[in-house]
Amino acid sequence: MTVRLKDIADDLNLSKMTISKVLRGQTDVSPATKARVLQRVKELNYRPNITARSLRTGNTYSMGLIIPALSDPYFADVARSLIETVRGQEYGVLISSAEGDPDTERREIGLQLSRQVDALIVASVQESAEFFAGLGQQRAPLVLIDRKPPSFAAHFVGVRDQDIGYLAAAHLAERGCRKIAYLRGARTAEADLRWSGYRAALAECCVSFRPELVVEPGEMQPNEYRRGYDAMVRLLEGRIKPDGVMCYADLLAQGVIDAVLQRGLRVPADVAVIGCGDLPWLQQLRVPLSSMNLSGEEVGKRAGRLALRALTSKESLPFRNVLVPPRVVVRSST
Amino acid sequence: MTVRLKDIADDLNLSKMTISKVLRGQTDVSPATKARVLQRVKELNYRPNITARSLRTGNTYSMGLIIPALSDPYFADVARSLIETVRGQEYGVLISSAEGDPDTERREIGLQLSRQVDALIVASVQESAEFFAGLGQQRAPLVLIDRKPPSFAAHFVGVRDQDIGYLAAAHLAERGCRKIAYLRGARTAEADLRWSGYRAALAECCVSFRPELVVEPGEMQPNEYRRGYDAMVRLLEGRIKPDGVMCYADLLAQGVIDAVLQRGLRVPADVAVIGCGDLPWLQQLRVPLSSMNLSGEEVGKRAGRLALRALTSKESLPFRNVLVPPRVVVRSST
DNA sequence: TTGAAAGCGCTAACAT
DNA sequence: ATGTTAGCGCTTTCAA
Repeated sequence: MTVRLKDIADDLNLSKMTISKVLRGQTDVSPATKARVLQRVKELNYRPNITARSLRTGNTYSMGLIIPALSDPYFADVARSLIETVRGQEYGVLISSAEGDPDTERREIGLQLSRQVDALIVASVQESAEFFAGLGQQRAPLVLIDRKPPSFAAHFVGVRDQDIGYLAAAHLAERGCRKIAYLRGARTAEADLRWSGYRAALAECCVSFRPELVVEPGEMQPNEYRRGYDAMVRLLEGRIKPDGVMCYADLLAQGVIDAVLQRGLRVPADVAVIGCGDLPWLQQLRVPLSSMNLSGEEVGKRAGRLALRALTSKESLPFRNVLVPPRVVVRSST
Repeated sequence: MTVRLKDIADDLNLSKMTISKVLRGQTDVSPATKARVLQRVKELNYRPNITARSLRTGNTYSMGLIIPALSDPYFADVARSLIETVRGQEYGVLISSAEGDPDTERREIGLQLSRQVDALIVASVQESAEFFAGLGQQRAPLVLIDRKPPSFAAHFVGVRDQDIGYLAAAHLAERGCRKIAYLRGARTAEADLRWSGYRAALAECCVSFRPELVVEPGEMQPNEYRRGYDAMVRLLEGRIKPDGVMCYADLLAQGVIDAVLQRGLRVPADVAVIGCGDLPWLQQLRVPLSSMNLSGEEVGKRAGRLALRALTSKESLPFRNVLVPPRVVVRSST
């Protein structure tokens, strides 16, 4: 049924070794036999059994990627770019999703290791670093992306959170905004970094910080659009009306835009709005939305390179900590 | 470094075989040794080398899923549900994306086969059936999903396209709409089926068909939101004003809604709007959008079951053709 | 109840 | 330039 090296060998009255050599591009084979072999390989549509090869060689030429959610476009970017990056070195990528659940994540990682992936790239949803401490000892090098337990030492590739807040605020300031509101996200370490970037940009651009223009994440509003809309309505009723708004997420920003337009004001002439996440499908609506792109592509590329390096360097590579800058994507809303 | 069966065996003064038996739940092992083994296995955090196992047993307990695009939320649904479905039988899923390119798809399928997946589930972007004719002869059973070359015989799971048009139109008619417009998609076989469903529903609900309420896909407007907006503006300027609009895609629908609201009309009171695709992020905007959900979850589940059956049935299963119904998701826009 | 031998398909190391 | 041997980690088969 399935064609094996031996079948081709028997077929051509050669040994398995010769076929194997040809397929791996060894030079100690006569051009004539080489041609014969290649032809027959093609005719029979032979596919090497990677499983068997890796049992022998010890590496599968595959990496495992574990992401928090399959439907998150950001990680789709990361995955695409990772795949493309390592393909050049003949590596394949096994994608698993933790679906937001730490236990699922652990199980998927276990499965990947059972399948002998040569390296692991993980955007983890674990709360604790314990689990990874165990992983650090595994055969496969580990590259964390997007998030990392603070005190844990490992390779890491992520986005420079502070720059998100900084660049967005600076962009608005550059556009002439002087009263820049900020719709905050949940109280996480990352969110705090963005926030401090916002503060830094204001200071640097000589825009005064006004606490009444900062909106904390409401507790009980699960609908982000609505939250953005309501927040903006309140801001526009306030004493100081913003002329620029930065939002922790694109959906918030859409709500903000609609609130502004509904009041008869213009975007960006009266109020400029910038979102974060650069979600597809949300960018080409009423007012095409400027947004902070979190450089998933770059993260995937750097993670791939890092994994490749860890794989090829004999010595264990000292832990690298790569922070890529986010990008301001300017559209009509600013 | 990596723990093997032999390590545990030596450790406990047993043979590899005994360890292997315990791990596979064979009964011919004394409870005492079994306990000892399990304990040591846990302590050493042993993970069986699936690669080696499958070399011996001939199956890897993995399926390959090839989708057209990683960032398509529909296929994310399919993947999630497929993974969950086959997990119960201890199968894992390798996900690859063709990124819309037939050549990439072929290469990814080749890689998956090289990695010895036991079954292939493919949402193909191939134009011709030729390629699959070759695949049909492979060891791994093939299940096509979402799309299938018409004349090609294979297992297939997809959505009943005609019902998309039918259910959407019927839903609008039920809501009292009598002038139901249709914004068509590209001229594909699937689109034609949806269209014929629309026609059938109109006939059945005694709503007269009006050609001037049908908008063909414009050639040169790549922005779907804009296309929906413009189309609706034109419809509202026409002789017959629609009181219901069904759209080939959710983004079109968002454009339609904004056009309606801008004219001072209400959604759904004056014009009801329904989209198609049920894209996340696009559902909770100004007017939460009713949409046709294409049952990716169900498709994934059925494809998984079909693959499992093909894998377990000794005889080759006669080709099944499974068409799942789409679902109307009613929100505020209708 | 336990274990020895053989072999899955491939390749590293070493003959010829 | 071609082939032989051995073995990767596991499981099937059969013997003790």
